[in-house]
Amino acid sequence: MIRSEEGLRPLVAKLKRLGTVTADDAAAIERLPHTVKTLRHGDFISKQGDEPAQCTLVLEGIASRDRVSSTGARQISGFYISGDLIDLNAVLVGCAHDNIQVFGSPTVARIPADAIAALIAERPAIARLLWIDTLVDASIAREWTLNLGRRDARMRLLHLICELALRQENAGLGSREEVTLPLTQEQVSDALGLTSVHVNRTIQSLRADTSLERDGRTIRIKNWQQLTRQADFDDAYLRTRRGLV
Amino acid sequence: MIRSEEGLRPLVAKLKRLGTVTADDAAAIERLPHTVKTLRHGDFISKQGDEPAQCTLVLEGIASRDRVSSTGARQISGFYISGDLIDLNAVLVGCAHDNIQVFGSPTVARIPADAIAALIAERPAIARLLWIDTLVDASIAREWTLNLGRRDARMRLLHLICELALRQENAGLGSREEVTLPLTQEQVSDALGLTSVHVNRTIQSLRADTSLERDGRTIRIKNWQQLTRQADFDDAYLRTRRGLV
DNA sequence: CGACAACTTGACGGGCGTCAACCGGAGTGG
DNA sequence: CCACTCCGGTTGACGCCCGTCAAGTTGTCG
Repeated sequence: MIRSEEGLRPLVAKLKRLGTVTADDAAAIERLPHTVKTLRHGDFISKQGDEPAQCTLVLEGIASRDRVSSTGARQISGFYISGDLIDLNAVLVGCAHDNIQVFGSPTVARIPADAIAALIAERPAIARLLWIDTLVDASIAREWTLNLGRRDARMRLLHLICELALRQENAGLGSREEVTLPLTQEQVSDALGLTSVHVNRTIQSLRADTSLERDGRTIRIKNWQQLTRQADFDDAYLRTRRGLV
Repeated sequence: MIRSEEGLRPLVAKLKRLGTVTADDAAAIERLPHTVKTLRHGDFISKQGDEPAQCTLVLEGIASRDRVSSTGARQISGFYISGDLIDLNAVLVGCAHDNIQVFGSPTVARIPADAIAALIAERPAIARLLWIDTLVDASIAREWTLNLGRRDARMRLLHLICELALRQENAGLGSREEVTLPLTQEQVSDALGLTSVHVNRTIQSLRADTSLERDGRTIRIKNWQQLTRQADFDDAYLRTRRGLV
């Protein structure tokens, strides 16, 4: 599943899922200056308050976005996988409000912010698709709000599994039937607004569940329909119908 | 505080807070076709699954964005006040994933989506500022995940008060020292991921609080510094430094 | 084989939910 | 001018989900 030789193609693939990308625009994206890098578990891509001069595109593996409360509790507010472009804030706002941390040993591409700024300025069609991408990202954050505010531990966990399974499939990383998450239970708990102790107990309670199987850190989903029903998962917030243009 | 004669000026004012708006661009915005309307408490601007043909700009009053879980529990994921443009999704994605409901009797302007699409296509500077606005909106949603996931009822409530007080002040609706919310305790509870019973008790526990006073639905903030400390409120997620251009 | 991180388990407590009753003010209609 | 209604706020009793604390256990990597 190593695909670092693909350059920035995962970004093109993602934008194609959001709308039409001309061959010319695709070439312009792939031509962006960038450096490919393999990070180590726990590395930070950027930290709250940074003013990063570059954006980061996840090529393989997983990254998370989090904030920390005054009491020191961490809340993860989203995960990023292959094709996801992080820190567009760097281009438009110039300041990061979250920590971006990676898990496992992902490979990423770093792209100078001004190169992206130039791309946006010259190619409105790409700008539009990147904008749509940020809208989807916001939609995910709102779904997490619902997850944290109104669902119990079991549903939160199942919902997260559904989201990541489907996003991985959409990103061309295999089928939704099998997900492997390089996340510790503590990181899962930070995403779900729970403690790691309670996540552990919730995971164990899923043994009796007939819609999925767990084998270490890979989850085999045996009954997608049943799982989404249990998780109150409706994929509408992830997909987007094609725009008007 | 009635200002419906101002047309779309609140939107111009907001974009000016995010960056530079030329007089020409400002005029183009104010020239957008629109109809001003006063809504009634509880009206829906749009509902989940709609494909609205127009965007809505809040001129005065307040609107909320929510989703509903399979168990029927509502979670509000954000509030919108004067100057906030809702349903940009209609322009870019074509589909709403949330309900937008109003409280009190706000006045809004409805703008045809294709007029906004044309504006975006012709005026990249405005597009850029609207894009930044959606990034701030996303940042707020992420702050809410931290609020729901990692703060207790008291802090959640104080944090919401801080956010709305500051946003009202930023929007030119008076000082942060005094906020009037046309929200019932049930609506507050839907925003905080709590029950209205518990919100009621939490509000009462604030009587002993020295940093604010309550008089019906208006809150007088006597000590902003102290309040923000108690609420773990850092306004960075609301403001944005000017972009690079 | 020692060190360290992640996972597991148990006991206990508290914050918040649930259920249910009651209060109080604003509107409405006779 | 007074009943009636209704919505929102208030209060109490009770219980559960989940947090906290603390002690293992497992696994992995040197």
